[in-house]
Amino acid sequence: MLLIRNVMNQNILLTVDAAVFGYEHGHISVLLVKRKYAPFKGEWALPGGFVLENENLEEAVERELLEETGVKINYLEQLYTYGDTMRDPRGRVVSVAYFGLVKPTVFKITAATDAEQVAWFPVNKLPKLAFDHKTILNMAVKRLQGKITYEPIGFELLDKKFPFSDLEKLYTTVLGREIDRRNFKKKITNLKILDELDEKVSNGRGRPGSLFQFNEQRYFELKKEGIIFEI
Amino acid sequence: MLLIRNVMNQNILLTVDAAVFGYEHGHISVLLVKRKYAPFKGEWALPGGFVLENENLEEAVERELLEETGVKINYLEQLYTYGDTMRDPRGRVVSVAYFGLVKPTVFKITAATDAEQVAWFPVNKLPKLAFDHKTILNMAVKRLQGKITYEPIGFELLDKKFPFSDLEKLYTTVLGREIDRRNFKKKITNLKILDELDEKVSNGRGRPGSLFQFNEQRYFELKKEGIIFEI
DNA sequence: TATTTTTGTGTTGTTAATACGCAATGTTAT
DNA sequence: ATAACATTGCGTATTAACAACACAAAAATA
Repeated sequence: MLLIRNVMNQNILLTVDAAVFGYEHGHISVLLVKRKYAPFKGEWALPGGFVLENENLEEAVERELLEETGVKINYLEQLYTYGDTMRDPRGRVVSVAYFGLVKPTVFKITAATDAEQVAWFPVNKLPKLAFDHKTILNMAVKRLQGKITYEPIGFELLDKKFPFSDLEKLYTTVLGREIDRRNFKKKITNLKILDELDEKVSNGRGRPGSLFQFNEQRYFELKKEGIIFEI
Repeated sequence: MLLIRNVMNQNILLTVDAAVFGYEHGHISVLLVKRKYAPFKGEWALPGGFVLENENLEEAVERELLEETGVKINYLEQLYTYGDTMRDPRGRVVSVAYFGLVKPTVFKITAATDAEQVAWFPVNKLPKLAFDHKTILNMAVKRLQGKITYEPIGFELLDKKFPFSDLEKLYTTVLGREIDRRNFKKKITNLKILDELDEKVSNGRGRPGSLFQFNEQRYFELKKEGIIFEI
């Protein structure tokens, strides 16, 4: 490494940032941390930090998330790399942004601890964000809205077992528009990726509904056969 | 910058790589350069190189492309960032990969010059590639196949004026399957994004066909109205 | 016991996708 | 010249997907 550093004296630093979403009661929230040091001290920012020399990018994201927020992520994918020369006042810092989803259990635990430094913000009630994190977050929201229509990532935001109405409510929330409950159910059931359980659950008033469970195995089989998930 | 370097001594170098595609006569080709120095000296690789401290990532890609291959790119978008610790034998090098398209005019010029160091290879007749560039290229091909079905990027691979059969042939080539000529034409004409010109052109034998031209302005208007391009 | 709320299962009309047929217009072979 | 061939251009019938809507079933609540 010193070999290449001798030839190539490149003063660029590399970070990772994570836009992690959670869902509860008709609200999509994003995980933010309050910055302890300058620049943007005291402002809210996406969790993240410098990449270590001996770790892969995903490992860096998972480590920073755990260190800064205590969150163990269950879904993570690369979003985009932000490398504009002026995006960090300290100098040239390039950031590889990731897109993550957590289940309600993780969401609740995080919401209960560290309220001072770590918090979930509904995406429509965001504070001012440090750096270009608002830009990153905008792209992450679009990724969520886009991807949820052609890949079954919505289940990553729900408990393992969930009533069908929860899934429907999630989709209306993310997509920001009403969807016909009956046609939606037809689409999902035709895909045969949900197992209906014997358990029923009551949502306060109204008829109790069955609990469902996403069958990932079945999804992969159907994908191989060319059957595509689409909402 | 020295301030942050003093605190953060991060030995990671940043490069850009470009997977640039061209099209002619039913073949999708990718632009490769022969490496002059170790590692992988003499092997073929994607054009690219180290990012300079005072340039944005896109600027770095465009500069490297021009320097190494003489190609001025007309379509460029970010593909993915590759950051595995072992991807470069020299040490930790993270690469932001880009995806590019050039028109036949550019394609022909490049094919004529620098044949020793720079060449176009059909994607189904690739040589052994340096680093993890085969992985990058695989993703780039998938991006091309995916994106051509829901955004009108195919026109970036054709001349400004083209017979309809060229567009059809391009799609069969990229997607790797036959498409019904009549239904395909119906879809495209319904979108109203092509202007039919008075000029006709003969392809050797057979009935001469009209030349068409992509109307980008019209496409943006239709996009605003919610009409989506889909093949 | 009636009302309200939520779940579950249909049906119907409309639109888009698919699978073809065939004429029109040129070149090439005889 | 004329028949054979290749390619373009336009059309229709069938099929599958989508969207809009009605109503019954099962619970809580008044």
